[in-house]
Amino acid sequence: MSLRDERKQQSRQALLDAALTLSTSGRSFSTISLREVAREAGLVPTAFYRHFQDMDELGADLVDQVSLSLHHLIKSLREGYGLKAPSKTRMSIERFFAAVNDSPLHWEFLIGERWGGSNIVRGAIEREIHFFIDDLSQDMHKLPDFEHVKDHEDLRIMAEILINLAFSWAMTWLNLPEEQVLRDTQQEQLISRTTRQAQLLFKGISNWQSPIKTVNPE
Amino acid sequence: MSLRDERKQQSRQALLDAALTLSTSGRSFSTISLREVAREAGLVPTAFYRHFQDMDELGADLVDQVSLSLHHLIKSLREGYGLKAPSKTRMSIERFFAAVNDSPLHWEFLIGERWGGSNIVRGAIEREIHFFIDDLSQDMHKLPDFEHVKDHEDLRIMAEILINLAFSWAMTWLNLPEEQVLRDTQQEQLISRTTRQAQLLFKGISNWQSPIKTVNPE
DNA sequence: TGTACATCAGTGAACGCGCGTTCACTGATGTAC
DNA sequence: TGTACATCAGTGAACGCGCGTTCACTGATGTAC
Repeated sequence: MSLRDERKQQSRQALLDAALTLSTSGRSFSTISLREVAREAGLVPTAFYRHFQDMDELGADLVDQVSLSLHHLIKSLREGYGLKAPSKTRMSIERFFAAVNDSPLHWEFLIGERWGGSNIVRGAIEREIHFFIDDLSQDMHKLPDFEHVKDHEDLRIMAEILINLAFSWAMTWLNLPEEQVLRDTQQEQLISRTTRQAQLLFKGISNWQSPIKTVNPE
Repeated sequence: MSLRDERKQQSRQALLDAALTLSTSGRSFSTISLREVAREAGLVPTAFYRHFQDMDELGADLVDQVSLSLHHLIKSLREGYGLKAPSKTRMSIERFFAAVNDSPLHWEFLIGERWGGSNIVRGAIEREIHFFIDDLSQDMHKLPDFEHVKDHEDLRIMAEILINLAFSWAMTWLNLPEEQVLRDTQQEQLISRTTRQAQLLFKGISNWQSPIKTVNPE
């Protein structure tokens, strides 16, 4: 890559970073302005157009970048499945919160904009969540813990439940107090609570019998 | 109430209605302007200040109004508990979607602004959700189906799971296609799916044993 | 390697626009006598 | 009941501001010879 291309790439990234920062500092993506983003990135407003046609295009690209955190999480969870651990559920939950800690702004963005004001961003996030559910339910299909579940569709439902819950957990996690000691104890409590919620779900599915599909739903 | 007071009340309501409509038409509360709201309500911008100090104050009042739908739902569910029905879970789910149908904008607003851009609105919604969880978990405590659950805290966790799921269900419900026949079949499918998700949860809690609380969580 | 030209990321002035907010006002409604 | 005054929801002009977008430009980097 030429020197010019490299610098262009840097500016582009600065714009994306600026948009992410501004979107997650108590505001939302659809309330920030093109000029604010450029200013935060250290550029003149007109330079914005060298990289994106408008804020919608930047938003779509931002979702792509931020979604990498979802893929990293899937990867981390996969590495965990193979390990021996006293509680696999708890370990997966810990890996989840570690992912949230790694890139808190990414999670805040995904959760906050999932039902947010920009149609483009909302659609892009919903698509990524769909992929995540696919991946997760396929992983579960391979795990011995779930091999008694015959209907693949049941695992999808389970994965859907899990990701919806996970988003609430992440938001609670991110809103924990700053102060060290308080934070540590509340983090531990939250991990316990969420582990319990997940175990409750798994207990459910382990006793689950797929209902016979009737021809006439009435 | 005097004639003047009545008319003032009408204008005030027109402003609240306008804000709700604008907030749920593909945009969000924090992206709509005071002038837009006044215009939509058929008032001059400056008249806004006769009713609210600023958009934040209107937002807080709007959350109060919209939250009535949550209270109505709790009431409707309570009436259902007593009835004889082939599937109580399915009936509760049906009552839930009926509530969403009754005031779709209210639900769209609550869900969209729960993690939205306005701090004031976000806080007010989180408070209402808290009340809802309290009510729901207390109701569950009284139901025979859950009397074997000893730890009240487990019911709270359950109620938390349920409301988070319910919000996703409502959003899916609201995004179903407009076309009548397609809509009818997909509504039926969604009711079946969500009933199944809920039953899966209840199976879980019916097999649930509260973990012994260790002194040292390590 | 050196030169002459092309490319193009970033600049800065300018535009028209909708915004939130102020202010002095109007005129219908309410109140005191 | 009628009159004189007070209240106050709604009006309309005006303000300064940040916005998105256009345009002609600059000057560093890239390319062809």
